[in-house]
Amino acid sequence: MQPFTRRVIHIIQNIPEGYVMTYGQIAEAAGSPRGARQVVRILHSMSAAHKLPWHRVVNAKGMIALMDEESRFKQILYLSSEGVLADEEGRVDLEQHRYQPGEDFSWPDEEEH
DNA sequence: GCCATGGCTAGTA
DNA sequence: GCCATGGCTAGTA
Repeated sequence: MQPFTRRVIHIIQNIPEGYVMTYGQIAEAAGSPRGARQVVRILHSMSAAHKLPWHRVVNAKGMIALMDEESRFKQILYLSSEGVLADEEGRVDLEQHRYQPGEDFSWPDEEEH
């Protein structure tokens, strides 16, 4: 696994309950400000294997980005169970729920697989 | 080639 | 609604 991929996974795993991050935010935090689509790709292909809280990731407008009805419903359900409510459009309040990793944020050790 | 983006513009109301 | 974006993988040479 490449360093960028490893960092993205680590960041997503550390989004606390009740918060969300955007694709672009995660890409930037992982060191690649224009890598939002990679974050998409990683979420799409690695969420299950790494047990990622994929539902805590939304697009830059705060919208649920999934098109599939079932996944969409599931994401809204998971979020609401954590206190993050989506409106009819599928938008959450970023002002209130956006997570910013603090300065105490630590990267995993390299030896960690 | 994939992909669950993002940011900007054209064009409508 | 258009289109530039990019790290990675699959698949070919």
